[in-house]
Amino acid sequence: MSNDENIYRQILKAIVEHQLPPGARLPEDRLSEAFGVSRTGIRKVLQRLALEHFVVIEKNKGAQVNRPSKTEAIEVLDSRILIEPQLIPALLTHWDTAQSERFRAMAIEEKRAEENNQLADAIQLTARFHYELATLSGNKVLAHFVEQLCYRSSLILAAYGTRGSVGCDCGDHSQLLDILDQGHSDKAQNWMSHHLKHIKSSLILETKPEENIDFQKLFGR
Amino acid sequence: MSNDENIYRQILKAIVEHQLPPGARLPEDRLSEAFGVSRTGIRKVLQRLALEHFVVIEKNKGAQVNRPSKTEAIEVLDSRILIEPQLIPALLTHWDTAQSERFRAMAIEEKRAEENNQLADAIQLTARFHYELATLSGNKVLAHFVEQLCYRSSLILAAYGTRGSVGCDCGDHSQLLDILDQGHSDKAQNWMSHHLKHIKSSLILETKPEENIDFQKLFGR
DNA sequence: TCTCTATTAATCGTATACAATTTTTTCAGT
DNA sequence: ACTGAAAAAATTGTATACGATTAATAGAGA
Repeated sequence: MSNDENIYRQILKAIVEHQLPPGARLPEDRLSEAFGVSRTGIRKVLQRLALEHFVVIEKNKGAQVNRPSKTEAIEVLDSRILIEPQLIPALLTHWDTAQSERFRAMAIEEKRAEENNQLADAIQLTARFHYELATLSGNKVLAHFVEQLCYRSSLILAAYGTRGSVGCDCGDHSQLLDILDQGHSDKAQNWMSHHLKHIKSSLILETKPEENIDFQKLFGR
Repeated sequence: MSNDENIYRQILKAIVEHQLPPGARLPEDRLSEAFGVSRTGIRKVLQRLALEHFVVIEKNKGAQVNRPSKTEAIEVLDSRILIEPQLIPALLTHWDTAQSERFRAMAIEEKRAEENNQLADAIQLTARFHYELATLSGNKVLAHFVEQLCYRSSLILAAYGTRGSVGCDCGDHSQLLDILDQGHSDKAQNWMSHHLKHIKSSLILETKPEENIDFQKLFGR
């Protein structure tokens, strides 16, 4: 793996897992020292992260971890609702026991993280479950897009999520795997659609006007 | 508009319109001289174009215009088939006479370019028609993705397109506008789906094994 | 003590420098 | 002529330099 890619993944991981929370500044000097490369290399990955909406770069102010807006949150979730269920039919053509077992293992790991209240881990694993499913559809272009949406969702969940965002009344991911094992395409699509809509509706997105003041920005950090 | 953005758009335009054909090299020195900025700035936009799949950067070899593979072509078109028809319902909620007239004008311009055999212009305008429709859906995240898919389609059409790729047996874009004016959501979705599938099937994507040698690469340029 | 302003420090944007690599050219040998 | 190796030129990767902008600090005045 190239050095750039390595740095990119480490920073992205830190962002998605909230070691770097939304709003955190990412000074180039600090990063370049930490990773032992010049600012040139750091700037390259920061610009990439910015294009992918994980950080925001303001002219002369540098990069900071993106604090997704409510409309961004809605649009990302709506995108997933539109795309992911539709990937199920293609996914099923590649479904076999080996895949099933692979995803079972992931679902178990997820559940464990959830029960141990390791929220960051649970969110990460959920994201991974979804985009690995997307990858299995065979369309790399769409899978890549879904992957980014899932990572962005991690940021969104951390900002607007509630307890209910992770645990879902439709059960956990292993339930989807049961349906996939049975080969019920329509049922799986419905499950996925319902699951994502549930996550979306569990977000805290409504605020009264007077609550709209961004105290975080005024006093925070 | 920032200077970077300006340079980005000019190069992208040149690529999509095939002033810079697939495979063309993009030496940083030449570009930096042409745009009157240092290589630093040029590298920034080349890296962006690479992330968006318009150019390919090979280590120590620099950037060249992407020559989309057949599987890439299929995946991009399949992505559009999956997404664009689904945007119609949301699109219709923003549809009014002003929008209708705007798109009518675009369709007419398109038709004219087509009739005058200005293929590059026609392809460009087709892309724009599609992604402006996507924008009207209101979901900026999806619209941006569709925009990139449309531009990538321009590259794909230029590489694998036939005469039939532009002219379509389902008539031209103005026909879709008629359906939208009538507010027939399902009908519009079907039209869009059929339209994109037609474009996909018009591409020349099958080659016999012995034709698979890349003569372009062996002797071309 | 608080606020406002001036100074200092931190940070960024862009150009440039130079080594490493690739590409092109040259030219001897067949 | 054609091939292949050596030399020259072109090109890229990365670090560094420095002016410009922003953020942090300190200190005077209310």
